[in-house]
Amino acid sequence: MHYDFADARAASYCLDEQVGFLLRRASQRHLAIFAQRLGALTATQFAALAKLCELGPTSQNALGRATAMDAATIKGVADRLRARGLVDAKPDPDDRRRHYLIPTDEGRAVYEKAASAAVEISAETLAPLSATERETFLNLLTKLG
Amino acid sequence: MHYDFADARAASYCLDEQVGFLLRRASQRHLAIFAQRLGALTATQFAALAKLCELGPTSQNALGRATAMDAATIKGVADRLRARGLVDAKPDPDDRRRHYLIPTDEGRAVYEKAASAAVEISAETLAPLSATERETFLNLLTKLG
DNA sequence: TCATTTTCGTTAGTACACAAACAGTATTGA
DNA sequence: TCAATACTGTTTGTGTACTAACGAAAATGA
Repeated sequence: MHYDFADARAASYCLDEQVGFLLRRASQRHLAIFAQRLGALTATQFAALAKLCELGPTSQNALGRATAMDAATIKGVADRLRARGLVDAKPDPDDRRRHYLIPTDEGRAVYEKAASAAVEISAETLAPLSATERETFLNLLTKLG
Repeated sequence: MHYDFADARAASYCLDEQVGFLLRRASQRHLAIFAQRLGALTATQFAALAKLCELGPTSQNALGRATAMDAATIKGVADRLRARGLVDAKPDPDDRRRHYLIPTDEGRAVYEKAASAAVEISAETLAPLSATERETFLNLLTKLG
């Protein structure tokens, strides 16, 4: 694929208008809102816990794929969730390499309590947009995944 | 501020539809495109170098503010750019705490060469959208900064 | 059956990103 | 003038995120 723009070679490269920069800034703001409202769990940890509660027993790598984290990343996240007692690991009888991750009772309780806060966090992140704009934005953002 | 949603407490929290998750996925894809096209520099390093070339001599913290990086982050980025000989540091005669960052000749050359690639990277990131959608998306994304 | 390939989890290394604390310097306001 | 305040750069610690490599185990195909 080749992208030909009339001003591609011009000296006027404006960082503040580039997608990458804007995505980084929007993520920063979202994570700040998340940390302020839900100090106990990071956004990534909550994502893994939420997916695990939704899916039920899941292998570590499979949970990583479901939450868009690679094997190395999900390992660290799962380790920290296990260290907090929110997630348990049980060996898979069918595959000796694998062990299932399972939310503990406390993990489920934390998730249930945090879920409504998470919805508010999403709303606050999108607060600068009108209802119509929100829908449009999420629709377009989904296409960039 | 309080956000009241009819389904805020419902059990149906869908991770894959949350802004934060979508932002993370879009950033991941963008960074993958960036690394593939511009392996020599990270997106963050390029952002700092580009801003520095645009602004001219700038203190480290000021460059951090201009690129949305906190003091600890910009320090590491500046260190790595200096280690590569793309950026120089000179003491500020008016303020003994401060030293100016300045792009080297090589730094400017690298920036000039990378700038057109960076524009293509932005275009490829936005490729799933039509021209109209791109404009709308960037407009809305800017509001979330 | 047996070799190739894939998958699972793990480790090491690099690079952002933020919080918290620090000393040194500059600015301010009384 | 002098004390309070703010800003400079720095370090430490934690947490994401990716690459590359690894051994063990499983699935595949000839």
